[in-house]
Amino acid sequence: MKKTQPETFTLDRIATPVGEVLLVTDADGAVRAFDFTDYEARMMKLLARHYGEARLTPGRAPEAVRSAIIAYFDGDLTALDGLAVKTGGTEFQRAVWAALRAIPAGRTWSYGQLAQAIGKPAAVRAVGLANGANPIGVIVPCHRVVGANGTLTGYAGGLERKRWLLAHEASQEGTVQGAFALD
Amino acid sequence: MKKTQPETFTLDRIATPVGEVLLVTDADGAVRAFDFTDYEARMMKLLARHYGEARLTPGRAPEAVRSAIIAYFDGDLTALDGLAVKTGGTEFQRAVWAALRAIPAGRTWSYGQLAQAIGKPAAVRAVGLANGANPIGVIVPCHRVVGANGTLTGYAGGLERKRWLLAHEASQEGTVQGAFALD
DNA sequence: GCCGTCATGTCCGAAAACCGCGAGACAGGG
DNA sequence: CCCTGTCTCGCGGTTTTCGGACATGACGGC
Repeated sequence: MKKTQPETFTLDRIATPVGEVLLVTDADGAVRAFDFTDYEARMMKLLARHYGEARLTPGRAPEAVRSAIIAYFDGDLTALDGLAVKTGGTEFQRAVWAALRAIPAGRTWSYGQLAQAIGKPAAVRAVGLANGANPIGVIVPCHRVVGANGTLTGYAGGLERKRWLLAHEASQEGTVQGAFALD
Repeated sequence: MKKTQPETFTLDRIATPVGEVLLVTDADGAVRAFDFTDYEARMMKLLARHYGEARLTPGRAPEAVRSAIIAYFDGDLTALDGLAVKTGGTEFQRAVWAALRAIPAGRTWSYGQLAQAIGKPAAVRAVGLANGANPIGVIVPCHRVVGANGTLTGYAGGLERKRWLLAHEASQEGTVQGAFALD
């Protein structure tokens, strides 16, 4: 009956050490969005851009997803690796976001390295932008990208959280590599 | 499975005295587009604009729609009045197109009259534009709008057809009113 | 070393161009 | 004087174009 039915997602909320997060999953259990509650507006905007008027119904995400997230914040840094994600966005953006998931916890890449990894070594700033437009924070680990000189540069959820996440991931791993090169 | 499925329409073709026409209907039998075959490109562009990548599958439109169109060209001028149509477009455009259907066969309005009818007497040229962007020719009778001085001014399907349609409609009615004020 | 410069993809807002008009000003011709 | 044809200009949505801002980094010049 409806034209291009708006496709409904589930909106869940989970408490973490760095604040409550919003978790959007689809009917297949794939994660569509993940962001901190205080940036809800931004998340909604991204959802609207990618899915146009998508409906969100408050509810509980699949247990597997919930527990993976909780486990991650609890110290199991690889818990998120298996989660299925699905995104809109341009081809370029999706390439960037896919590459992000290849960065292991405890390691950081520079924007330049990431640009090179997707075969566009000159598109460094564009990578930064795509990073900022990432609708699935933490799970797609855009926080693992830092400036070539080690500066944290920026984070959509606030630099404070970026710092916390990197510290959290570094504390468990033996190899830290540069994440704390700054004084 | 698919995200915001592209919504498929049926594309039919019907022969008329002024050339073959393309007829696009949706699952509910509502007309989504109607144009002459030689302006297929234009129609596709409008469909793409309004429905974004909508799929067209060749097939037969509902019998009621087909027979109404055939009846109209056969002389039953009110045959199209009952057909359901559905359009995209902006609010302004839809207002114009809705107003058009109120013009009875055999009568013509000026662009100014139409502008006044939708409550924007100054938006005369804009009405002309909206008229030209009408995705459902003939059924939404944009050909019944002429210049204030009786000139035919323009028609997306070619002035020749506009002339033919008006003559066709006038030949059955008693009141002609200006459609042939030109020599 | 510090600073300006440039490449790169995407979104967003502003500005301009586009017209299926019509009213008014004028110039000619009867 | 009246009528008519041509020209100019203002009108208002929609689409297109353009320019800027950015979660950077490599380079050349001082």
